[in-house]
Amino acid sequence: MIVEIDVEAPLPPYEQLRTQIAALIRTGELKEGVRLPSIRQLAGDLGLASGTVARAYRELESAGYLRGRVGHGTVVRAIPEMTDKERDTRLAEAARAYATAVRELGVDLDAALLAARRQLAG
Amino acid sequence: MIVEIDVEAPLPPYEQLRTQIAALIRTGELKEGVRLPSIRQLAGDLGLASGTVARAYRELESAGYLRGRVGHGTVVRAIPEMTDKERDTRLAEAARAYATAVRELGVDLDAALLAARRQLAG
DNA sequence: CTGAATGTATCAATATATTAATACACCAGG
DNA sequence: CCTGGTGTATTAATATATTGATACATTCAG
Repeated sequence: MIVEIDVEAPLPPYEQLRTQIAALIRTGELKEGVRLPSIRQLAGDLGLASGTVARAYRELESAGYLRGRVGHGTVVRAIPEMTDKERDTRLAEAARAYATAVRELGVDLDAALLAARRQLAG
Repeated sequence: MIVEIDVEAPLPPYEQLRTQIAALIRTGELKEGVRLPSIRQLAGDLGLASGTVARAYRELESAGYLRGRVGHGTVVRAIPEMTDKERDTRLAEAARAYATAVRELGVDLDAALLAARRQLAG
């Protein structure tokens, strides 16, 4: 599994890990049923404490991405379902944050949409 | 001046204050030359400590929105100039953050752009 | 049955962010 | 001159987030 942790980054390691694993599952690079490295294994590889990796796994399990069982290890589940309502809510939140940043920069609508399109495409 | 501080919000008070004042200046509700309430005055009104308001003012001064002088008070400056390069960089950053959130939600391009347009328009 | 490997849970330690308090230096007005 | 109001700077206190360490319970392999 390809994950990179940058301890200098503004995001804490457990959050970087969570995001990256979620992305790997979303994109299909990690398919349902695949077993992830054990907590201690991954912690050792990345130079993190077990608790840090455990936290990332735990949150991913709460979100439905993973399923961990004692003795078995941690396995990828199907990409979690999300109600339309929840997705809309979270999308609106993200869009609102983007809009706030755009306004503070004094960028006009078209430029803002173009920038978003570029990032979404790439 | 109309500002609202919600101590329950995830953003700390000094950041809420900074953002709101910046927005007021951006939108022209606070024009160049207008004198803001004194630090102690505003802190008293909002129920915050002087240091908290001072921090918001200080950061706004660094960004070029305000100009504070001892004895005079704090006054609105012109909307700060920003190089095209810097604006592009920060816009790209914001767009990238939005794109990351969108991908994690599994939303397609058109829906994401529509959501952004809605928030930017409103 | 035994042991090693697994995820889980809990707590202490640390770092960071944020706030609050205090003292300081400066300016305007009377 | 001097008093009250101003922003500035520094420091301590607090809260929060994050990590690290440890003990625990379960599972599988042999």
